[in-house]
Amino acid sequence: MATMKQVAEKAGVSTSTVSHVINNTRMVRAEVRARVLSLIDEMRYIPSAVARSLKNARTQTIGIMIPNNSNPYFAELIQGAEDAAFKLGYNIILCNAYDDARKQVAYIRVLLEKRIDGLILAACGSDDELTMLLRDQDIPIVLVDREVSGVDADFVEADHERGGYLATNYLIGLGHRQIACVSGPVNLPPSRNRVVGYMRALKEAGIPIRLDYLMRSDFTSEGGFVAFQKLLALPQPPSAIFASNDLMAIGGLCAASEAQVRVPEQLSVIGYDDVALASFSTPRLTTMAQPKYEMGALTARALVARILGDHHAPLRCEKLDTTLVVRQSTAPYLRQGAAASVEGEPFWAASLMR
Amino acid sequence: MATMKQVAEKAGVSTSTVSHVINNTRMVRAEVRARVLSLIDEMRYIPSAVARSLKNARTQTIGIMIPNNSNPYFAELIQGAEDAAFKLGYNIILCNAYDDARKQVAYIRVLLEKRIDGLILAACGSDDELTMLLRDQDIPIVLVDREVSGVDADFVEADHERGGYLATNYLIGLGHRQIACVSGPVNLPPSRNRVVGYMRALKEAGIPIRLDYLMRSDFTSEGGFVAFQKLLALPQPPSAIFASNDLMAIGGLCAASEAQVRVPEQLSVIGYDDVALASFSTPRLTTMAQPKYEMGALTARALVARILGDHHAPLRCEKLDTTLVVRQSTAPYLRQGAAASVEGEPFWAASLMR
DNA sequence: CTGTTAGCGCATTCAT
DNA sequence: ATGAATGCGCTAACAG
Repeated sequence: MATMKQVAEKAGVSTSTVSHVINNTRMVRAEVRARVLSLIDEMRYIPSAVARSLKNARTQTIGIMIPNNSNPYFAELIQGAEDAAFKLGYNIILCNAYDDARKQVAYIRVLLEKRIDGLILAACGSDDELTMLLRDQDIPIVLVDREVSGVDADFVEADHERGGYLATNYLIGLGHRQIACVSGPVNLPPSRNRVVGYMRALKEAGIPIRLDYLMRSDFTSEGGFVAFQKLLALPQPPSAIFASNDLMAIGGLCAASEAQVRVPEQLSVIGYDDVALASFSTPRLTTMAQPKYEMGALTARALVARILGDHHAPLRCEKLDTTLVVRQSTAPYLRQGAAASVEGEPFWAASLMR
Repeated sequence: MATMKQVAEKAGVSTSTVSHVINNTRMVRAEVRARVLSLIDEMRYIPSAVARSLKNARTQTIGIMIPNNSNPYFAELIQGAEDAAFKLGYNIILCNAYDDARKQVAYIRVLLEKRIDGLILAACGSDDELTMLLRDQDIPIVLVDREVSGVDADFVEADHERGGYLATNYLIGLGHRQIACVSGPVNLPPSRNRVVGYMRALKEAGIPIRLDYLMRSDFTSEGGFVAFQKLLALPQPPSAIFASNDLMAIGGLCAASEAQVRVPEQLSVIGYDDVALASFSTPRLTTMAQPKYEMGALTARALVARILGDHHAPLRCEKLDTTLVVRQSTAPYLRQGAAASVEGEPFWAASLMR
């Protein structure tokens, strides 16, 4: 691999001159410039960002640490971040913690070694080790989606409480009163806040909160499937379910279908996230849309701003709104809910009976 | 940020010694070693991979260039690669071409500047620029899923032709004879090969190939939705459809449902990929499973092997097999297919009629 | 307009 | 068992 020195020698100039033609950082006689350029091309010279970084103390690289990219939610977030970062001249090193806090710390250490210019962190759990590690390095950090106690950093999040509230309220407005909630992991604030919003909506509507309508799950389709099964097997099953993410909602749709419960006729289902496939589930999923791509882009831009600017400017906290997307998995409350269904009985029979 | 030199000074030893305790690369008196270690901890010293890379000419970093990570297929592939690479001591820099060949070249250049030790490439289109760029740098490359003409590199792929053949054959075995195919982009070999397999199966079974049963689409749910709509609106609609990826199949399921065509009773649908959500579509999708995670892991391992070993060893080409996963979207051919359906007529009525 | 020089932070060879 | 010295490839004063 050719080096700048070799190019310089062959061109009969100093490395300094070569450097300057590459970076356009001072005047070079047109003739010389052309010669150098053509030599660079001919010799297939590619500057070493490694050497440059050592000199500049900047790598033009951003680390992005996420809990698990198998969740399409994060995939979209990453896309937004990656896109925005690239436009600003930064590359992304992607790290996937696979929901393992220990792996997360190990990864962040590696990122620090690689001297990333900044870190985008969607943390999976926060142990002391993480807090310590982050606090001691004065590298710019932007937290997304998940706050980390003890880490001072900008924070970009969606308003989960409001999202949960809005979703539930929509169901209430449809006439439902037996509304269940399938939550994600209880230790995740975003997950918890959605449930808080759900409860607030219920309370405001004067609907008592039933504990048997509150299912804990795990943000996976499989988990949603199981949770819906349990809910539908209740002596008095709900007429509507707020699934706190789309993956669980889609798993739930599957459970409903297999239990011969028709959505939305017998059961209304609302999801959360508005993942790409939500538009094509059967039926198409009504859901709360988070601006995932925008969140990613906003996060990256905020990080770059901090990298370029004051590392110690006052912290910012962006709270983005979540909007209702009505599709086909929700309908007005008309009958007794799933309890009215008889196994194998075709839906329209039930609808004739009303 | 502390440097090795500072640690050395504070410890009253040379940088050489500090370096050796960090890397365990020669004997150091236990006492000194302990002192250095505790100082490293105390000073929050983190070695600079940048400086180390400049010295070693190795970055322990692998670039991975994919067409578009919004396709869950690639998300899983990346996961496998990322996992395997990390275990071998390598990090991944992820680059997303967003299906833009120009962006792809720009990215690869940046990766080359960053002196990645190797490249995993799932190419989106191959122009001359790409070929040139890659050919001139003697950096190890492993191609996944998509071959690039003119680039000599190991190649990991699934057997798409066989997958298409097996999928179609399964449908034929079920008694179907009116089998349509929704293809992906025709310029992509993997996409094309699945169709080739489809045709071979048809031919072997003595079923004539109908051009109106061959829909071109684009590997997106939206595209699948539209393609299925057209197919179902045909004067003589198919009784089974082979969608050449799951995203399109799921979009198609949605189209069928909205056209009141019941799957699998009136229409059998088989997908391709076995994406995570395929298990939870309504009905659960029968599909050809590609070993995505394993492919990613295999690719990463092959690349590392080449980085560590002979850059010019004979090229290897791994062709992984694709297996049928039978779920609920396919059923034996019994009636006339979708043509027999009358709008709004419940399915069981038709089944009584046979 | 151009060249010389001095590091950036580390690994490593050669001494001791 | 340890240190001194060198250079990886580049940028940026500084000096013409």
